[in-house]
Amino acid sequence: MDIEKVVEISPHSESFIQHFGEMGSRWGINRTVGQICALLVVSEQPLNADQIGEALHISRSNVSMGLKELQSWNLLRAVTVAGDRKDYFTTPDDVWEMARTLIEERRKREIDPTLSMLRSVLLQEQQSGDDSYALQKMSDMHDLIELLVSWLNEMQTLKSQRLVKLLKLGSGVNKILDLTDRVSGKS
Amino acid sequence: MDIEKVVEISPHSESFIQHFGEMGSRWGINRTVGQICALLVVSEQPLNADQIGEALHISRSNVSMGLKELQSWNLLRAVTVAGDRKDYFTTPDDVWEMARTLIEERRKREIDPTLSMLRSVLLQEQQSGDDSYALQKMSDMHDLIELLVSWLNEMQTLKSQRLVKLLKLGSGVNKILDLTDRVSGKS
DNA sequence: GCTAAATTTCACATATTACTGAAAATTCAG
DNA sequence: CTGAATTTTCAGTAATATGTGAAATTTAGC
Repeated sequence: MDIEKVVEISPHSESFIQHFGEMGSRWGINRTVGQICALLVVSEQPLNADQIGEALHISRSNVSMGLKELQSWNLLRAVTVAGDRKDYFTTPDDVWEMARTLIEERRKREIDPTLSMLRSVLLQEQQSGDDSYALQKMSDMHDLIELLVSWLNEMQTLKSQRLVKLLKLGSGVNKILDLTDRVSGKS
Repeated sequence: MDIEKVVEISPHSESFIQHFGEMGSRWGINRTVGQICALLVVSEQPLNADQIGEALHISRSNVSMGLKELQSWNLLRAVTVAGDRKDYFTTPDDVWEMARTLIEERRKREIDPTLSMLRSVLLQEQQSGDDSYALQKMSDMHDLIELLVSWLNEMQTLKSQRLVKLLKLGSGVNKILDLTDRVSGKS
């Protein structure tokens, strides 16, 4: 299989890929990684590294590094094609699965370390009472983050369909909360 | 008032500030901005720009730019001190208020632009049917993001206490969902 | 209005991050 | 095994982002 199939990108897909590149920095990934990811999302067929590089006009080595990065985000599926030694890649079909993975990975990178730091600071005996204000703030923040994280984890266990239903309910849940309040006699 | 009160930073606060600096890049802000924010959070008294610069060993101009950036995140409260022309700054007392603001601002910067892009791409007449796969993916993604955003917005309207209660309920909400399913006769 | 304190701006310097090509390492059919 | 195809690594370079001091601008008491 010497002749490489050239990847065609429609104008719509082009906008999509371009946008992911530009947003990359805001999302904590770089332009190239964002573009590779976007390309794989909108490509029906899995692509090999050469095709990706050609489509995005980036070097082969850059593709390699980008794929490695995406792999670390658990966003890649590798596919082997019969009679071809090259590796082919794609992203999960289900956008909800991707969103789930993305949220989990961002939690690991952006929230968990802070939670650890707060735990370790708060765990130390606070012999000096002179920074009690600061410690109180850290304690508040710790509780907030812990609550958010445990909630996120619980949501992660739900099936996509379930999650969608819950999200669609939105603040409708609030009414149910009203109900439980009234039953249990709280404010 | 010529004599500036030197800002004392406890070892605990030091760790906290340092951590926010290091995490800054992952959070889409830079080191300095992260440190300034952390410093203001753990400082009981509002601080002026000179005090901030001295405490963090950064130049006065860098403080100015950092404060401007924090302002754009709606995370600053300016305080005027009687008999002092300098501006004093602090962050909101309530960590929940800060979290709310942070989530809203990140949504504006990281999600809204993508939603707009997807809308505009999907809105264009799709004369060529050859990229129907890509368009379907973009449509899926659009619906997902729209659902997430509208849910986030609804959550933003809840009072902190309410929100905490809901988060604590966690997947307990799921049971309520079960109930509504059974009543309406769905799966 | 004038002036001195305070703040902001900005051109330049520094530091960090991203990209490339060449070389090394790995993989696999025969 | 061998060696060609494929992938990865990495040192050097290019591009971006961050930080600084000096100058310009704004502010507020007089």
